[in-house]
Amino acid sequence: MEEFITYILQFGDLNKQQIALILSSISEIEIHKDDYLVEAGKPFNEVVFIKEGVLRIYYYNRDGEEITKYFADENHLFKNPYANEPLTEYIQAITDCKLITIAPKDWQELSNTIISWDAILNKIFQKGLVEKMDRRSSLVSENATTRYLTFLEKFPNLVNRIPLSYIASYLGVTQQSLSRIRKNISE
Amino acid sequence: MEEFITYILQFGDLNKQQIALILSSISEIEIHKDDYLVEAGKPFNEVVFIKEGVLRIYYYNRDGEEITKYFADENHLFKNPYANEPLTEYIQAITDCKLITIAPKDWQELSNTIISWDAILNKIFQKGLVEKMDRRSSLVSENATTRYLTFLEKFPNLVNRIPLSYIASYLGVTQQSLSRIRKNISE
DNA sequence: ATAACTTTTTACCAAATGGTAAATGCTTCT
DNA sequence: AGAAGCATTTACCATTTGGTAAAAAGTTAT
Repeated sequence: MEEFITYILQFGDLNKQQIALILSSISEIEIHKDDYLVEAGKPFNEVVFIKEGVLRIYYYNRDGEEITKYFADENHLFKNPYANEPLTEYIQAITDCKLITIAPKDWQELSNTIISWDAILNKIFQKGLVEKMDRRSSLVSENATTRYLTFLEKFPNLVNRIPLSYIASYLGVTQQSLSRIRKNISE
Repeated sequence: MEEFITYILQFGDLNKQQIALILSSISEIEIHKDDYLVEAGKPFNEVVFIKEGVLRIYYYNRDGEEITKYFADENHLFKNPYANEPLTEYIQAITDCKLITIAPKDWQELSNTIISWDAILNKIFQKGLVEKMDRRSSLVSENATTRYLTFLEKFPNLVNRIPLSYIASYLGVTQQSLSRIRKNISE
């Protein structure tokens, strides 16, 4: 069965008819490493599920530095948090990705047809947000070494798949500091 | 009109009958500076609206340090992000507070009776989460001085109402550093 | 294989932040 | 007013992190 359905079923029940409707409403796209799923300033109203690959969400701060806000890997569902407003961040594939997308009008139809749709999906989005919040939050109060170790725990299969500069930008340290930290740890 | 209703009406429409039902479902409580609304390990299934005052949400990290995760002031609605699980954080009043609470069974009734209730309230919770995430997130990539200045912008009327130690713990710096920063800024 | 290019590491020094401890300032209670 | 208790500031030094630049390692194209 489609991974997306398996994922949703973790959060609520659906009957066969409902599942069929969902499957007929989704489309699958592939994007390549370094391509953008969306760029800041553009509308983004699809809902996206990551079947395979890793995306990063980043923005530029006042000094023009890239700030990686979070990584999203397999089995994550996300959408524009400010619905109907243009995105303020860049969403980039950092590995080749297979994504499932649901267009706004299909989403609307699912919402109208499947009684529990909104309840289930809201649960998923809220859980995702709380998790992102907690991960990001814990970075504030830790030193750089601890942050890197935590990153390795939370994203165990990312460190060898993506450039270190992205990790440094996620952790809020310079690439040089991260390199030094990696050296210290390996000793 | 009750502040709570005014707040909700920003996010969706309600008729007089619905408003009356809501008003009959809420209760108001007062808690004093330094008292706890909830402590870690206890259940917390009420939904709470802050009518007056400031709460802080904090936890202890591995080293036993208090980490203030965020401040919640007037006109904020919040609930346990992990519904039905015991809270992992402490919620403390840092000024005298007037709070509105809705008990789980009343919430359920509102949800069953008012068609748009879940949609409106989910919108509010998601917006709140995204905002907290963004605030917390921006702390990671900034130096301590910038973080403090941002704090002053985001919470303009907090700095004189609460102990600096809480602010330091929110910003992820020691109290001594914060004191030094405040001195530099004032010069 | 070589050259060109990008990523990562290293080095050096400056700046920022932390840790310990003491001094000062501010409240509260009697 | 004075004492006790807490909050905040200051000082000193150690440690961590940043900034600039160069070297080394890894990748890609020809």
